Amino acid sequence: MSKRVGMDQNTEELIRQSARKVFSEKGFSGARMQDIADEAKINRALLHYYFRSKEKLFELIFDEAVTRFLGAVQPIMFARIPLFEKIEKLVATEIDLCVAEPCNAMFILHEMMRNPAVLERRNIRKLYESFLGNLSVALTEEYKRGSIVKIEAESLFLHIISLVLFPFIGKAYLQQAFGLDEEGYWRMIQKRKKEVTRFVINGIRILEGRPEGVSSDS
Amino acid sequence: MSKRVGMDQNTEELIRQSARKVFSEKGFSGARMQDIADEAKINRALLHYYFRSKEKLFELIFDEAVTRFLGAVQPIMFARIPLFEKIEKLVATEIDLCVAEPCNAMFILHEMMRNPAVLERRNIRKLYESFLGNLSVALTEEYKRGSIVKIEAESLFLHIISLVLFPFIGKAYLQQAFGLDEEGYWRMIQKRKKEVTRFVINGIRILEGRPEGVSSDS
DNA sequence: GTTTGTGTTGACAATTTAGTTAAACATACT
DNA sequence: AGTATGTTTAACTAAATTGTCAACACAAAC
Repeated sequence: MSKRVGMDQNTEELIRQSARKVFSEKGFSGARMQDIADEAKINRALLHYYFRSKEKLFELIFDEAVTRFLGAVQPIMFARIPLFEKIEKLVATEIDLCVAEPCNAMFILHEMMRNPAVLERRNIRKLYESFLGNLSVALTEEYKRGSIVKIEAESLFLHIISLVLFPFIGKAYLQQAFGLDEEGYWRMIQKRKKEVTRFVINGIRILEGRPEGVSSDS
Repeated sequence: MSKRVGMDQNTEELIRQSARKVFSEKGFSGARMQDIADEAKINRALLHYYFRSKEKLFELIFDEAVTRFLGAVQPIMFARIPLFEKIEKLVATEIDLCVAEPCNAMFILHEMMRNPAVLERRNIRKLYESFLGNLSVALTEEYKRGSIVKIEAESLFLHIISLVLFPFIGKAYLQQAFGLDEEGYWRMIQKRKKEVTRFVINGIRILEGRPEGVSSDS
């Protein structure tokens, strides 16, 4: 029929992978079509044969990146499991995701800063409304049981993704500031799975029958 | 003598400001010399008259950005004040800094990811050694008094800058995910000064005479 | 008033880059 | 063998972008 013609396996996927690497490392403006072609070890003309233009290819890669990110988070945010377990899973899963593709977080956020409209067609808002509504229910539940302080779902979620994503976004900076080589950096990241989980839970939990730790008026 | 010749006031500073804005918003690759010239309402040739090339101008702006950032943090990290007060001041100061120049954090980190060598000549490592050594002393002190859990200076510092900087780096994403307009976003940021401070302190503090909240083996 | 030095400008050159096209070749399927 | 699709090579266009240069403007010095 149509597919399965070229000599080796799927070229389209090969290009996708190369584009993913180059775009996420250099950003849209910094990436050259030639870089992507080199990475895939093909020529530039073939890029345009498969994906009409740089913009089209970029949008595809960007969309994929967002999808993979949300796809990993979604099942956890919707799972009906205890709050602390949910936090732990969220932290571990997001860290694993970033370990697999270290530049993805920076890529998504930098491109969104460049042009916020790049994500507008996806109604991410609706999705996050579910995420946060869901989380909010769990939080009020735990609050009423007296096991955690009063905290908004938005705040907690933002705390978590800040703690998880920032070390990847600031990788180069942290390596120099903390004097870490590649191995030391990745060891720190792995350590952070437990560390962040503990830190977050400690930050919101109330120990047995005690009123919340710090005065909580705003 | 040499200065004070042109009709209106200092052009060099005007260019600096324009370059700062354009570079920090679009990054090195995304910024065009024409954009900077437009922003300053001058001719492109004049840019090259004052600053030889795009690279030279960029390095200057980048260095300025890092300097301003570290310059604000330094006095707090070296101040001999109680730990919790230091944390509060650090959070508030960094947030104020980011409010004044919202794209700076993203700018610095993105450019460092693009080319880590951009910061190598500055020995930022030495500075952070002082920062962290200093903080470490304060932490062991408080730990021995039984008021906080055992935590490494690197971990705490990373927690704090993650919580503070990420919301600025992820501004565009957060606005869409949380459904915030400009005003709502900035209100959230202001709220975070107290919120992050409380969250961090809560995350490391031990309430009167109690063993640490969560099992702390790694 | 002329000269001089610096700030400023417009036009120009050189390079880079995205994207196109045409021709040739390769390989799988019929 | 013949056809359709994938792939390479090469040249090319058009636009964008950095950097340079000679001329101009104008205030201060002579």
